[in-house]
Amino acid sequence: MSKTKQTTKTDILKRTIPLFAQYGYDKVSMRQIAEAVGIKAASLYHHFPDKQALYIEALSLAFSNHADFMDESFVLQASPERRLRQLILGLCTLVNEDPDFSRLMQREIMDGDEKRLQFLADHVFGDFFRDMSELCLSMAPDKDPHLMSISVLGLVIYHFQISPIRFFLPGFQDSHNDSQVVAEHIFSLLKNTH
Amino acid sequence: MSKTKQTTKTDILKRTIPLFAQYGYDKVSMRQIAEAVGIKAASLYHHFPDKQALYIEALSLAFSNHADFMDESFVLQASPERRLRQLILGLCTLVNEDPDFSRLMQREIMDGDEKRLQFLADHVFGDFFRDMSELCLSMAPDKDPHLMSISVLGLVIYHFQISPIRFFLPGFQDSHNDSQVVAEHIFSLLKNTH
DNA sequence: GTCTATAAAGGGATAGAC
DNA sequence: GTCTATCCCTTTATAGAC
Repeated sequence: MSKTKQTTKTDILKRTIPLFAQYGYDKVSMRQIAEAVGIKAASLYHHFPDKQALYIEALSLAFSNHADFMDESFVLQASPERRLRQLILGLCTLVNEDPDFSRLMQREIMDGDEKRLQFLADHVFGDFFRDMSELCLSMAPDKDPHLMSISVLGLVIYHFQISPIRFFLPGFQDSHNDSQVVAEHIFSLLKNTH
Repeated sequence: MSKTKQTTKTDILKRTIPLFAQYGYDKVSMRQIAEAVGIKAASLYHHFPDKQALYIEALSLAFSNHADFMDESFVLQASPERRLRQLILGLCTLVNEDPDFSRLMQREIMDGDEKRLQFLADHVFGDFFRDMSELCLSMAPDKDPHLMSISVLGLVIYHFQISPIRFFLPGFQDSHNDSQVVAEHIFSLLKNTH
């Protein structure tokens, strides 16, 4: 059994996801990726035809990691109110504890081309968003479920998205970074909606 | 009176803002900026010491364009509810009609260093955010005004931020891109908060 | 599967003429 | 204030040995 380092595609992708998430596609060089993996840049081309392909696969892996959460957020049988509460907490936790995922998503929405966005909408978020819209409809039948779903996402995602500057804004407290505190705030803001 | 083209710093900055906003700092080259302005790249260095400085000044100009809105959003004397309604509509209109400003802001929050973020928080948004927090406090005295302000911003900004993918999500309608429709939705969502 | 070496292109920036 | 010409560096990507 040889001890030669046999890097797999997945090894590379796992090391690469945080780099793309933190710095963005352009600021990450093939050399930098290679260094993080522990090989030379040229060797990357044995696994991927080019940088774009590497990026796309990293993206797919980062997103597939969370398919479970999205599928399972709606299985539990409970009142709409309890389900919404649970969903918000789950979202807060996800977004708060996996910044890589959130940042990749944000970068894609900003800079992704139409084809990739359509793919994301159809195959990554489609079902999740549909379930969410149904939940919103049962919570607030007089409101546009699409707009409501966006609002819920916005309340959660934007809060953590602007964490870097939130710290400097008047009234900041440490507890504002806590998933549970934020989730409770957002839920209390939505539950009175009629 | 000579007809020689005498490009001013401001001319350059105005042409540059949309480029940085759309593509981001790295994807915009000095040659590309020069072409947009109508001069050669070397000439840019007569006006700015380097690319960073050009970017910072473009940023400042893009943000100063909206200082007025932020200062004036709270002058009118009316009930808190009417003031909130007006603020939300103003924000929606601003974010919807000047995508450059929103995108630059978003990019800064993602990739800006601590020093620049502190500057933004102190000198661009500080007073605005403080006024907003007071308004939130008078609307919902039992809620954390900092969290409430972030929530209002998130409801507005996130909605337009994800416009590129919103189009592909179930339930999308053209009216969801209309400032007034969105503002009304957000206000109706907040006005019942106790 | 990984390496060294290198090609080819594009980037930021400077020098000096006009 | 703008130009041409050029330097120097980094980047992506390929070729071919091991």
